Amino acid sequence: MRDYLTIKENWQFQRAYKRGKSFVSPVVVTYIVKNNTNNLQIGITTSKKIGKAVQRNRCRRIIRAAFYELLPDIKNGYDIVFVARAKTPFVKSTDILNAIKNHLQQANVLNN
RNA sequence: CGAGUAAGUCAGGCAGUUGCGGGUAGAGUGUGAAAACACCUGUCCGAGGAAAGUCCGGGCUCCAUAGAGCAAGAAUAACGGCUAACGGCCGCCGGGGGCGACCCUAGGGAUAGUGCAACAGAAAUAUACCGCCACUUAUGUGGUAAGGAUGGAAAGGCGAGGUAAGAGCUCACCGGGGUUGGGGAGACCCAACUGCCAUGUAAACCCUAUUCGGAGCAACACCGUGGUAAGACAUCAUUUGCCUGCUCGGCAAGUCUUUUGGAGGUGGCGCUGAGCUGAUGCGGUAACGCACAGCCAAGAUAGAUGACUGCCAAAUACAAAACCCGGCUUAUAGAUUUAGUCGCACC
RNA sequence: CGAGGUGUAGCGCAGUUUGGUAGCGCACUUCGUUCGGGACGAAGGGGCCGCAGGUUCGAAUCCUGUCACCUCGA
Repeated sequence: MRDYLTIKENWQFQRAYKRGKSFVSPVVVTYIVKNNTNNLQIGITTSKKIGKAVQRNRCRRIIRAAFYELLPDIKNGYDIVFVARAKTPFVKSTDILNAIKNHLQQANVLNN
């Protein structure tokens, strides 16, 4: 497993929302921004609109599971923020995987 | 067979691939003076009956307090028990509902005082509108609560006697208060006597009895960067940082101790604890208690259980620990166990 | 973890303290006015007072529980 960092501070999320490129699908929204370091930083957002704790935890897990599939191919030097939507807790991780893969290919952050 | 009542149990399982958090072992690898940290390999464990809402009660920690009491405020309210404690639980009494199994019940005090009772009604705690009776007669005076009418409520209810007409005025039954006796641990129940002192509301103020010091793990304890203040030593050199990846060179910065301060981190934190399990034994109607046997079983810090495949008829409910316990309340697909009740049919 | 507030007509709000009639503005319907519309005038409809129990003769109001939303503090 490759190393990556998690985004914890609010200003990092705000920078991704304001300056990053956004890619939208019915199950997930992706924001990508360069961070001027050699690290890969990941953040997952699940708001109260999604549901209660069980639904929010499930969103985080299936987004993380889909992200682990793509982790070896992602270039360094980016902040990536995934935002769950209302339909996210009811779909499978393979749907998330297809959506995220499509987003990252559009942003040109995959190696191949 | 149908309907209904009460008390419980489970909360998908198995197999495979891959992945996450923690403990532990290693003679393994790397960094390091060491302690230790990271990785790797093996092995063990890894969300709930409500973890939820945060409505009560405690443990624990700090603050206050010699010890205790008063006032204020809040909570509770038949009686007996259980419990560390409780506003919880069990039993039981009274009241209410159901044909029944059974269910519901904030259930102290209205002769301590104050307040309120719209509309209707003659009159609402007080009364004579109609009516009835007596006396007197344009008329009025007195007696009367049986009847009419209003209302949630009109000076116990109903029947008989009695009376001028009436009235617990008298009597039987029912209801209530008081006294005496009996039963019960008690709430209370039963019987006899006594002739009725008088609406409701205290989830209105209030009175009585009992209980409560305050705050909360972001508590609290420890380590501690930069900065601040004081003292000692030094003003060369060394060291550190920058230009600059290296050497030369240049530039900049004093160091240590104590105090204050509190970015961040560690503990608190899962550890033997009001612990968990028991088709075990004893006591108790029960809640529960005692004994015995076995077990140690999540502990994260943006927050760990996911993904994919196959089989089981179906996998589809509500919902995720965050210092820890005991309750309460609310949400909940489906499956299943036990014990009563009523109705119909048959023997 | 702690503290507080709000749910009333399609929308925005009174009324709750001190229990008996549910009201105001905009919007809606009809009529009048105008050549027509707007404005104006007149009349009218629309409410289980968030939900469920209880106290009371009687509850939007009092009490208990519960649901949803909002705000604040550490």
